Amino acid sequence: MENTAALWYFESVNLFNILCPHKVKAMGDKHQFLHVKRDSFIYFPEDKADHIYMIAQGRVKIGRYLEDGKEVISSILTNGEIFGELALAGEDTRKDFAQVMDEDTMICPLGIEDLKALMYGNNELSFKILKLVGLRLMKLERKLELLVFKDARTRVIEFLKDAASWKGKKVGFETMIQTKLTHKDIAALTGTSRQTVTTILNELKEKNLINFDRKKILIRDLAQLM
Amino acid sequence: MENTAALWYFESVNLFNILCPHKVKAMGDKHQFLHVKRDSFIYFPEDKADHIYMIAQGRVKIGRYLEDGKEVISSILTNGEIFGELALAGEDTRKDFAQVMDEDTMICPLGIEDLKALMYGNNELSFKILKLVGLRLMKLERKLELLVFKDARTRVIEFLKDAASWKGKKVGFETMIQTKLTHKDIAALTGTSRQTVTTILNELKEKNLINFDRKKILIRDLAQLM
DNA sequence: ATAAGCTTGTCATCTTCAAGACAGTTTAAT
DNA sequence: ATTAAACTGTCTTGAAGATGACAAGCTTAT
Repeated sequence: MENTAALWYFESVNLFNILCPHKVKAMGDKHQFLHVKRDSFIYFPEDKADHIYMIAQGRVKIGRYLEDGKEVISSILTNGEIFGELALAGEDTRKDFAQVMDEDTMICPLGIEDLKALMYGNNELSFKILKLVGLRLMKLERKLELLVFKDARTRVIEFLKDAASWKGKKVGFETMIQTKLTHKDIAALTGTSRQTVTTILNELKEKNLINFDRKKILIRDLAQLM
Repeated sequence: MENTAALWYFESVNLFNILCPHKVKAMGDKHQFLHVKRDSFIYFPEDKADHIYMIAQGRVKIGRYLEDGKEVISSILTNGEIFGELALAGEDTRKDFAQVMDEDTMICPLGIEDLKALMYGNNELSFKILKLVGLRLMKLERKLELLVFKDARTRVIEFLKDAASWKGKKVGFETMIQTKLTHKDIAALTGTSRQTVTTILNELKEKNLINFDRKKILIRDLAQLM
């Protein structure tokens, strides 16, 4: 399980290296970095899906809004990761939004047509992209199982484990997750309510399985956490 | 919404035509049709993922088992549809199972290596496969939203609409869904309990929005159903 | 420095559904 | 044709968790 996340992470970095316009001479002058302000959107639902994006720096939130206005976060991506890849797989208009979370975020956009042209002469790239989409599919399948069939507590714990294996820094047995996610964010990621997240997190703190404040979450012992 | 399902359906048929060994000379003698008995499994979780499969005839159920033994059906596929495609996108061992539902089901297996070789020289095919995986991803995203944020009634109704747009035969305003799915199957597809499905279906029958027996479901008016 | 606006912590309440039980019905198997 | 197995219909109970309310704690902008 934790492997999935890690694997996924490395995969995308890998792709970034292949794709970064700096290294693809073919794209030459088309190369650009977008500097995007915090909270601004890269794309909205219904926008034309004609680019994919790589994150050079910062965090981007991918999600959607339900009819009742509630926000659902499907993932939060950082340096080296890629989003908007469905444009390549036949999505014509966006179904989700991409919103920048940090100041000083830098995004590297790639036109679909350019990319398709690149893929045309480059089987390795084509397979990487297929793999990328495939991995997203597998991750989503796992998430579905988690969200639909596990209780709120398990979902929050799985979220913590995921975040740990992906962003966490080990310090002995402890794992430190530097994060500015609010309980509301975690709720939107785990499909629960804000209050429930608060309660569960405090219950875990009570049991000394984790500790946290507004800036970070510290997991006492990943193996013990459940 | 209904479009998604329909689009998906046609896409796969399309791919089938490209891939059917009958038409791909390159695969020549490797061509074969498997005749599979009802209820037997094409693959299990943990099996090596080294083939993808096309359904020539019959129905195949894709799903997984939860720890508590409960079965979750992620989809039910029929003629012309493809499954096991994640093998191509980097899945090494299966996470789900594929089980044949009908007598006289015919499956057309394709080795991953053969297929990769085919893709190597065929950009159109590569894109189609990418599109296939991409569409699955989009479908799954929709399903996630449905399962996690909608109540049981909505989920069952959406299931009916999906089934209607995909397998239904129009007769005037009415749509007939010929299906041998039990309430338990529908429950496993919609992530709810068998009893709840029975109750909801009967409530809809009560309101004359649908009618059903063990062989079929008749939707009075798709547009009215909600 | 201070107010406005998020964020967190806790309650009490209310709704939705899962789960078990059991009778009646249909299907399949010998 | 008969019996077992699987499916359907209904009811009851219980638990999980959403939601709203409100107080207190932080952050940020001016």
